[in-house]
Amino acid sequence: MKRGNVSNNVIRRLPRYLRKLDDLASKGEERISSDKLGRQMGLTPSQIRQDFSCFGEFGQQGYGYNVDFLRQEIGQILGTYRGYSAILVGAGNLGTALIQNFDFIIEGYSFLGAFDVDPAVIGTDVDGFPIYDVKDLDAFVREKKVDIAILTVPRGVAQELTDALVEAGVRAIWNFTNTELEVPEGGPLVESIHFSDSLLVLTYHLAQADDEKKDES
Amino acid sequence: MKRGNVSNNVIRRLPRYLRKLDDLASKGEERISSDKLGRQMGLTPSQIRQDFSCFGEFGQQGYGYNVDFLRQEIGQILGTYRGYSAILVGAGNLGTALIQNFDFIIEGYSFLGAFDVDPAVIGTDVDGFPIYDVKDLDAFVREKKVDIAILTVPRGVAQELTDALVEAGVRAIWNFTNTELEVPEGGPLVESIHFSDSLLVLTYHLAQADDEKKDES
DNA sequence: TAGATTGTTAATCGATTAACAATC
DNA sequence: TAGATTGTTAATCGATTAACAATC
Repeated sequence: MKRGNVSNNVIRRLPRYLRKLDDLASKGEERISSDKLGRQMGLTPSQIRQDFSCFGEFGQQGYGYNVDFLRQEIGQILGTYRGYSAILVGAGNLGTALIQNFDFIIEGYSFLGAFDVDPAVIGTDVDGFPIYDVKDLDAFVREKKVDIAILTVPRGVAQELTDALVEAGVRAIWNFTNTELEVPEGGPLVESIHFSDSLLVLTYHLAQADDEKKDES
Repeated sequence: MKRGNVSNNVIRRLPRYLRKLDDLASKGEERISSDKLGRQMGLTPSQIRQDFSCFGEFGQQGYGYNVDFLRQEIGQILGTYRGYSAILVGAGNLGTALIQNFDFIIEGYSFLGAFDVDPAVIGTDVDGFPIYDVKDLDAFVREKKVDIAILTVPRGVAQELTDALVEAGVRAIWNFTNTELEVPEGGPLVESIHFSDSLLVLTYHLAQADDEKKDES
């Protein structure tokens, strides 16, 4: 697969394409042109063709793109179905919600279990996945060569747990702690979901709308 | 406050600035230059000064920026402390986790309660916030003029509830359903948190690293 | 075949970076 | 005052859009 140095903007659009294609497939659509896809997604046909061309040639002149084929290709690019292994660190409300909402098996990941400090939950399970003692985290990550750690601990201990995960050699951290984690050069990849950032962007637009209205009057 | 047409990129950086400034303030830092701030955040000093200059003049030559002042200004811009009202629709695991993790009062929002269909939870409360019957959603939103609806329902009913919220006149939807919601022209603002998009970006980078390693051998 | 639509090259637009006069 | 650092204008860089030959 071609994969020249692709810009971040392109990478962040790929999952959207995948979701849209899933949607089209579920509606029984067989083919789609960049023009139609663009109109449905609010992108220009040019941009769509440029984006895809970073990775190969998936279409056919005069026809467009085969939905199923394109879907598989983008799935490939994004690395779904590679069976990356994941654990969850911090089995609180949010962690539990994530386990229950994500069907990690269907999504093509191999979910190995959760870790926590609370003796009350250690030894129990969530949706059939075991909750281990965080004391065993280091040994577990090393032994199983865990790819992804989902970090859902309180902010106060986020960096501490990050350091432990770095030390144990995890490859990626999916960060829900609403803090900026520090990892050393060459350390794991970090992808963060900052809930509050998202809410503030929303509020920004509300505030702007209110200010504009006020200016008029 | 100046607020010329500001690019999306700038808007999405504002919450990061706010978080960083909170951090600096909590460490007792009094002043910061665009140069230092840039090094700490991985941005160029130029970009930082350009970003701020979209909204006004917050610094002082030869000194830099006063941390507390800048923090307040950016908070203003983002509309914190305007007391926007919010409700939660779908009091399942994720919804409950959000209520418990976000301190909506401290964050400057006025959180009014949650709505659900499940008779087992209707009438109970989460962290002291009431859970109402979703049947009363429309009347409640109209009467209280709710600003923000946090949507944490299963995907299957996401659009249906969105339609109801649009009808009731909500101003913004904070969408956790992992689907693309359709709202009419002039309808509410939608800001989505797509968990799976974020995870796929992570996986993309893992897959790329693996492919590169394979190419070498 | 004729029409549709791709992949790609060139043109445009916007965002980031650099430079510098103003000034604290 | 001299040094530091801003806010802003100009230059550069990259991303998006337009155009079009290739071809299914």
